[in-house]
Amino acid sequence: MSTDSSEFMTPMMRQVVANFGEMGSRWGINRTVGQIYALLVLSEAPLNADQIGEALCISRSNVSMGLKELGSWQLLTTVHYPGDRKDYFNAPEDIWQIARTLVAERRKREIDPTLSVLRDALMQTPQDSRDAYAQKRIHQMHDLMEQLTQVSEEFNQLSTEQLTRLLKLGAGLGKVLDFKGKLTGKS
Amino acid sequence: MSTDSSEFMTPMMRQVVANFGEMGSRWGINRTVGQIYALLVLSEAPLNADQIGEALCISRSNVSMGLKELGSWQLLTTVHYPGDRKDYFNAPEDIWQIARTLVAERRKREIDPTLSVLRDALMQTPQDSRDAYAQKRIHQMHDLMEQLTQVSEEFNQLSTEQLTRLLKLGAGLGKVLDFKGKLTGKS
DNA sequence: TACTATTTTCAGTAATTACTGAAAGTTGAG
DNA sequence: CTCAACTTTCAGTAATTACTGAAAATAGTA
Repeated sequence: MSTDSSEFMTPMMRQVVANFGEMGSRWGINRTVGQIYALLVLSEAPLNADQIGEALCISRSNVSMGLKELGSWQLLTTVHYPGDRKDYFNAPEDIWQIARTLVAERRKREIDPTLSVLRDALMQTPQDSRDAYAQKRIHQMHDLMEQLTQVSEEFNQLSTEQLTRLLKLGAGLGKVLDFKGKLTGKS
Repeated sequence: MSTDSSEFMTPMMRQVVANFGEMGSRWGINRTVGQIYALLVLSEAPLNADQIGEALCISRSNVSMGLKELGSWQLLTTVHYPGDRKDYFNAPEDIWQIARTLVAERRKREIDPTLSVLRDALMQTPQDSRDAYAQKRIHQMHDLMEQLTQVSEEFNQLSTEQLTRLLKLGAGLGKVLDFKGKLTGKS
């Protein structure tokens, strides 16, 4: 048993892992979970729970909870080695696939329920002028969220190759838009 | 002084405000700040800090901190009424402008610093094979984030009208992409 | 079947984050 | 300048969230 954790992380990895922990916590993901995932993304070989705990200096049970969370987000792959009963984890190779999964899960968990609350509010009969105005705003928010949702669905259906191409358009997006608007002649 | 807070919120508003508080906390924004902002979005008339506190049953100082936070995100407008020294707050009328501001601020605060950490790591000379692999992954993450950043910049430069048009394309995004790919003949 | 390696759960505790009231700060009017 | 109206700050406290170790559960092996 080694007392340091340099067996699994180089200084460079450490910096990036720390940053992703920080970043996660700003986006409502607990720090440890962010660090575990960064570690798995950066490690070529799959790691088992003990190795993750040692690398990040966290308890075995904390690792277990973190992995459970990441698993529920569909962000892990697991492998097994003959003669070793431990589970070994890593992140998918395709980084864009990871992004797609994240977008899809967050939508399912956070956007969809909110859309449902907004729709409920829109079904109600306004009781007074405050409700009337509120409904106007709720309608705007609902449309905004639904449209962004549709775009994210599109996004998630593009292949990684298509996506790369789309994003390379870069500064041309506005132009493509104008062009397409004229082309179809719609609205 | 009224003991209930129904002066500023109808039951319908209450539901939506509560939901945005919840939602905020899942995205790393404190519940109260989310609620304050939802209240301001749904209220036609600008509200002062006392009114906000009464509506949400929170202390005056908590309102002050929440407004400070929202102000730092550029999400508020303020007005004053003659003979009244209080500040009155509300949210911009254009809901898409609010979304643009949110995207721009989050990028500035959270994405850009991470990109900078990733770039630092890429500048370093890999110490061993783990570093070599880690750099490969860091490179992928860097490119992904930079490309998404560019798209968000594009997004933020479109007018609300253009944006609406773009999002109405809906299921046509993939097709526009293929078309444009052939049109320009590039890459 | 019993045995052991491994993972998960969970009650208690630690750490973090949010909130409050009191005090200090700011600003405009007279 | 002084006063009053209003806002902000901040130290202390409350509430929430994260983490741990021990115990329970699970699953492979013989």
